[in-house]
Amino acid sequence: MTGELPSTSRTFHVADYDLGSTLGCGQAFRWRQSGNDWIGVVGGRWVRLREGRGGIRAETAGPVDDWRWLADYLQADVSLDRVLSTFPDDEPMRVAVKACRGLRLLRQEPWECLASFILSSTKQIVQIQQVISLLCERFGDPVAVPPGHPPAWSFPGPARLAGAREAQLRACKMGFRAPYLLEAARRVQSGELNLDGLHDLGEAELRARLMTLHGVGRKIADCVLLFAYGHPAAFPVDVWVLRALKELYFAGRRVTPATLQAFAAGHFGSHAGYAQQYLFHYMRSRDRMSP
DNA sequence: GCCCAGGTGAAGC
DNA sequence: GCTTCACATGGG
Repeated sequence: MTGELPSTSRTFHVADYDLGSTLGCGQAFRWRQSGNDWIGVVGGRWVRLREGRGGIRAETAGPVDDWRWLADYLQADVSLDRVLSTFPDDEPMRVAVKACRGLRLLRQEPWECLASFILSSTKQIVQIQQVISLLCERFGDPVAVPPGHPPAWSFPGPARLAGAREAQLRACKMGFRAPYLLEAARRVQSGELNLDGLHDLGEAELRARLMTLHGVGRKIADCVLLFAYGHPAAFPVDVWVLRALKELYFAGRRVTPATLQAFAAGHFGSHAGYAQQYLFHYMRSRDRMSP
């Protein structure tokens, strides 16, 4: 890897990688589509992605000599076939996989992921995107963009947000979530909750640590476990997944959240989180197609 | 106007 | 224990 010439573009040779469903499925909130391109900010860098023959072509605004940060974010080394082979062999999963084959899970930076999902509760994905866009514009740092492109900002770190006033955060239209985000930023900034030091914790212990934050319950914690820390069995249950499980596996019966979590833990295998994301995306896309 | 959105915490039985 | 409700804000 060392010794390569710095470049502003790189192709990641991946198969079965659908950028649209991966970047638009509601696991990350900072990507916007422009024709065949997807433009976002990863690790403080402006990035443009496009599907091409042989893989995904990435461009940055300035030269890069080590692309591991982006390969890691995209999880370019993951074999989708291997993941899909762990799914249960049942009709709902076959249908869900068929609906969005090529959907991948990203590996996001923990603070951005945690903060984003604190802002996600009872909001639609488009609104979460709007709030986060405002937050970055007002509190993030400008990042370099290629000539002629609209400005872009980094995701504000905990130190920056810890110094904000609650009213300034509310002005980003996050409503009652503002004090939750502020408290999280302060506890991370103070070192009381060191997000970088949690990678070695087991699933249950990490979940418990995250849930000590106000505004972070089981669902949001599971999103962070899955999307930032790479715990493959974390299984976030939101309204869509609740609907999916009830309809597809419980014949519409009433079930408690605990029952669903227990079922999910036993039924969906070692990559239950991946299965969850396929169910989530399938339910949402199906809903959009039929009025 | 009404209901819902990648929920959570607190109050009420 | 479990059920109900408030919480901001915007879209359908």
